[in-house]
Amino acid sequence: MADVARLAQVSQQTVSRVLNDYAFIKPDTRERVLKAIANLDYRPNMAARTLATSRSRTIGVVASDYLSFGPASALFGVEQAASEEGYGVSIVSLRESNRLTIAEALARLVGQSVEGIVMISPQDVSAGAAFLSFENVPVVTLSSVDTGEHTSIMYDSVEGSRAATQHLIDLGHKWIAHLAGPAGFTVSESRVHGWRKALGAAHLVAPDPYVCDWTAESGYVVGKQVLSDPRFTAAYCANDRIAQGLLLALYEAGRVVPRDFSVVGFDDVPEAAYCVPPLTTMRQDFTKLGRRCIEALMARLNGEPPQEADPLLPVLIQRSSTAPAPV
Amino acid sequence: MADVARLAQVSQQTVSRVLNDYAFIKPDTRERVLKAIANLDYRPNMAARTLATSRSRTIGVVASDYLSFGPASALFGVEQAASEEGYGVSIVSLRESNRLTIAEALARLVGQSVEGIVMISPQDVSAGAAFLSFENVPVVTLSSVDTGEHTSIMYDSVEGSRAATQHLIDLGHKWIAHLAGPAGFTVSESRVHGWRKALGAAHLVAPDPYVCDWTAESGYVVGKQVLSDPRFTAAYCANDRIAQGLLLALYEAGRVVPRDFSVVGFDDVPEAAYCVPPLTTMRQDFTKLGRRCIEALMARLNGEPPQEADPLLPVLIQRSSTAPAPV
DNA sequence: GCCAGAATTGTTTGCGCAAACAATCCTGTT
DNA sequence: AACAGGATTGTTTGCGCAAACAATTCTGGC
Repeated sequence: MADVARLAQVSQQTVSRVLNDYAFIKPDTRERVLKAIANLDYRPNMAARTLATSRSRTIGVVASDYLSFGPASALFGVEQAASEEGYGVSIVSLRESNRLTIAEALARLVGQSVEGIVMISPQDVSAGAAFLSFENVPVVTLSSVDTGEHTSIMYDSVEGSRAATQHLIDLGHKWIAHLAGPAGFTVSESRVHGWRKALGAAHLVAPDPYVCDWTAESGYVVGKQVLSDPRFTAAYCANDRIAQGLLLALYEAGRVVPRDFSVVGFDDVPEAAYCVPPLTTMRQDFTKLGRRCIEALMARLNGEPPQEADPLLPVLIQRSSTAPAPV
Repeated sequence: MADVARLAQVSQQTVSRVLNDYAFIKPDTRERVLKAIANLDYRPNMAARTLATSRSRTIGVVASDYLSFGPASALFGVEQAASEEGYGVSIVSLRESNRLTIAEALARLVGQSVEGIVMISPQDVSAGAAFLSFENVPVVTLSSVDTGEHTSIMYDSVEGSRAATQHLIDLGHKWIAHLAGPAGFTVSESRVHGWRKALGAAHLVAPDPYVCDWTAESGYVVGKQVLSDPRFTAAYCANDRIAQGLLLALYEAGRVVPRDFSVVGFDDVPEAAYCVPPLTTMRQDFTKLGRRCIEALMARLNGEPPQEADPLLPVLIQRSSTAPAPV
């Protein structure tokens, strides 16, 4: 920077001002400085800037152990939005999620003096650990747990779930199984809740949900149990991967979808449209979700208090895995 | 840090030494310092450390526009390995990949004074742009382009592709289509090459490959064209998502897999095992790939010259989408 | 032509840390 | 008992930048 100043025949501080878009610089001077910068291929040193301003212009992301489509897309959205705001993104991933690992991850990010943190780790424990929220670093989570301590960005799982189930009810299904997400995720509970809500409103019986773990494998294994109960003519799955596993179980059992059995998923991952048969599902835009996280974080960085964002609504995408109930 | 020093009754430099595991510290002193650190909940300021040492202990990652399973897993592996080496990870994503956006992304990372860069963007143009390799920051790429300027980590696509095709040949298939990846990816070419190689060795005709774009959609659309040629009894797809699209096209055409038609994919994404029917494919471990990137980067940071790593070999995973050719 | 106030540039200082050098304190040895 | 050489700690300095304050130059209005 000193070299640039010398070449442009100004003080080092003026160079700094040009770099920071200070308003009162003579156009002539600015140009000289810019030319000098270009000539010397000068690049400002972020570390020094951070040290001097105590603003790192970096936000941290905690990613869960498995970067599936949703989290990965959210990460993408976070990075895009952050970079538009002039922020860099530092990422820490979790092998497993418990209070200790999460606290450690947060500590590492705070150690890098990030200005804010986004947790793309949907486990409840993440939201809990976010309480640890160090040193006034605001935390935004994708989890649906509302603690008041940090902002939470999410889709409305209860309503999405209700709508998915209602779609099956509208098709005349009376016995609708739910292949649920695992314990430890509020979103699992929300989806169970929405399913029960729709069933209750239609005066249908809500059997015990079948608990899966978000994977296609669990959807397949648990799906076989579901199919052993002949009363079910439809199932609503907590995500598309579970649904895909169920589709395979149905195929192997010789049950034709949607003639004999209807399936609804959740998320609308890119593969959903190319399942056999293409999957009816509730679409969520994870990239937008990631962007919202940054919006919320920016608001917090501007001193606004944590506030509830209106949840987004998943959209029903009808494909050919659902049809009227067999008579 | 000064506060810690005062509380522990030592100089600030001694605190610094404790923090940096300097060898000659009296155990007693070290303990006093550590206690003071704990009491004050002191956290070192990375920016200051970076400024003083001109080592950021950060590596940068350039991620391509779509974080599908492979890149996401690789990112995960990179982060894990980097954190084990005591490095943080900064990420920049690309909306689209061309020389300009890539140069920009690299510049942003260099601006954050990362010590090394991993490009998880498989386009050829990435490898090309890596030439821009600023200021002695070593670059490692996942692309298979070998430039000598930077290290490239990859699976052996040619051999994997050959093995996949050979599997179909062994099953007695004579007309084997290839649903290829798009132009601009060396890996696309490698897979075409391996497919041709196997076909040539078996004295079979290699028709023109059908070009897709890695998506299930393209596999579906292009798949219909493939199926319009009745000679084909099998297809080798450049990735699992293309294969999944093809499976849907086969289903809709009433062709039963694997009785009428065999399909092989590439990657072994988690969904592959739960396609209808489960997909035979070539498994790659992307997480390991990511780890290798960091290994290579660490070697470079230790002053070793860029060197060719021996490529990893994808493993054939046989499932039920392949069977002997119909007679 | 003179002045208030704005525009423009310069000077000094400190952010938090580790490198370089210096000083002191040990230990076993002769 | 005096000393070499290692062990242990302290002091000074600068990394590259922006904040705070100071100085100078310009502008329009009278």
